[in-house]
Amino acid sequence: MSDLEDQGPGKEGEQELDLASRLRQEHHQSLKLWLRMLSCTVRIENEIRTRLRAGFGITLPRFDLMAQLERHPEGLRMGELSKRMMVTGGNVTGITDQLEREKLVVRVPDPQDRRAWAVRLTPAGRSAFAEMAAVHERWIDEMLADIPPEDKASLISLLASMKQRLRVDEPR
Amino acid sequence: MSDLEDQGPGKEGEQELDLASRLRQEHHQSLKLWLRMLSCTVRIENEIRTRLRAGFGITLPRFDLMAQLERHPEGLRMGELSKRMMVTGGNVTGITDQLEREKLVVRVPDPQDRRAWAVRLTPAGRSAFAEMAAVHERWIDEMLADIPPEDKASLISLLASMKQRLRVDEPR
DNA sequence: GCAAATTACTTTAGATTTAAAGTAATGCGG
DNA sequence: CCGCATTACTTTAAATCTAAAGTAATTTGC
Repeated sequence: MSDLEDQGPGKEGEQELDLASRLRQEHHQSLKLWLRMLSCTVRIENEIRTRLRAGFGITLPRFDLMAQLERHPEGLRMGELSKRMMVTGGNVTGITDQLEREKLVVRVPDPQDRRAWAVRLTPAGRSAFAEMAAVHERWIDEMLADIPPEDKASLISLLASMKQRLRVDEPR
Repeated sequence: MSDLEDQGPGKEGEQELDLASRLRQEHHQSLKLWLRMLSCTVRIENEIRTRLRAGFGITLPRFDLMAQLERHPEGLRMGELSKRMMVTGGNVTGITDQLEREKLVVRVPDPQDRRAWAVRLTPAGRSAFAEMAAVHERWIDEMLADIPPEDKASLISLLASMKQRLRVDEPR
C-alpha cells in the first residue's frame, strides 16, 4: 500500500487547486478508513484465534463469551450476551451449549422470568478463564508493541468517539 | 461506556503522581485499543452484511471476493484471494464455488501451472458488482457521516501505521 | 381476565469458517 | 531423469454464524 493520502495540502496557492486537492484528499475517505480498520482487525483476530487454539484448545467465540461472563459473576442472560457480543441469539445458544458441555459455564433459570436463563462461569470456568485472560492480554501487548503509546492513546480516543457517532442500528 | 481514559494528565504538579497517572493511563492500553477497534468493526460489518442481503441478496464474503476481483480484470489466483481476504484457502474454494454457481465469476485454468486457477468476474459479475459497490460506498459514507473529516484523516493515518507495525504472522 | 402482541430463547437450514488431511502438479537436488 | 519436498487447490469434519421460523412465558390493551 502506498498510502499518500494523509499528507497536508500542498502549496499550490491557487484557491481552486486547494479545493480540488481537498476533495481528492477526502475522496473515498470513509471507505478507506473502513477497509484499513477491517484489515487491522482481521489480522489481530486471526492471530488470537490461532494462539487460543494452540495454547488452550479453545475457540475465540467461547473465549469471548467467557470474557463477558467474567465481569458479571451473577451471570448474564442470553439476550445480554447476544447484545454484548454483537451476534445473534441463536449463535449464543450454540456457544453456550458447547461451553456447558465442557463444564465451563452453567445455565441458571431466572426465578423472575421462566423464559430467561442466566449463564454463569463455573469455578472451573472462572479459573480457566483467569489463566487464559492473562496470557491473552500479553499477546495483545506483544502484537501492538511497536505502536507508539501516543498513537495508541490517539486511537483509543478516536475510536471511542467513532463508536459513539456510528450511524448503525444497535438491535439485532 | 464511560471512557474517561483519554483525558490529558491533570495538574497535580507532583512528579510521582504524574508518573502514577501516566501508568494508570497506559494500563491495559493495548487491550482497550483492541476491544474498541473490534467493537467498531463488528458494528459496521453487521450493518453492511444486513444491507447487502436486504438490498442485493448477496452475502458479505461473496461481495468481498468480487471486490478483490474487480481491481484485477485479468483475474486472481485462489491463493492470492486467500491472502488478500485473509481467510483460508478452503474458504476461498467454497465462496468461489458459490459465485461460480451464480455465474458471477469463472475459474480459468492457468496455462503455466496446471495446479492453479485464475478467478475472474464474468460480465454479469462485473456489472452486478459495479452497482453494488456504488451503493456500498454510499452506505459506508452514511454510517461514518457523523465523524469529523479530521478524525477520519487521523484514523486513516494511524491505522496505516498500525497495520505496518502489527506483529502478526502474515502467512496462512 | 383474556386475547394479542411482545419477549426470551431454541431450532432449523444454509452459508461461512477453520484446521487438517488429501490430491495433483511443480520444482529441486543429485 | 528421479525421488522428494513444496506448492496450489480441494475436501472433510466440526464449529460458528445468520436469518427465519418455532416454542413458551410474559406483558399489554381492553
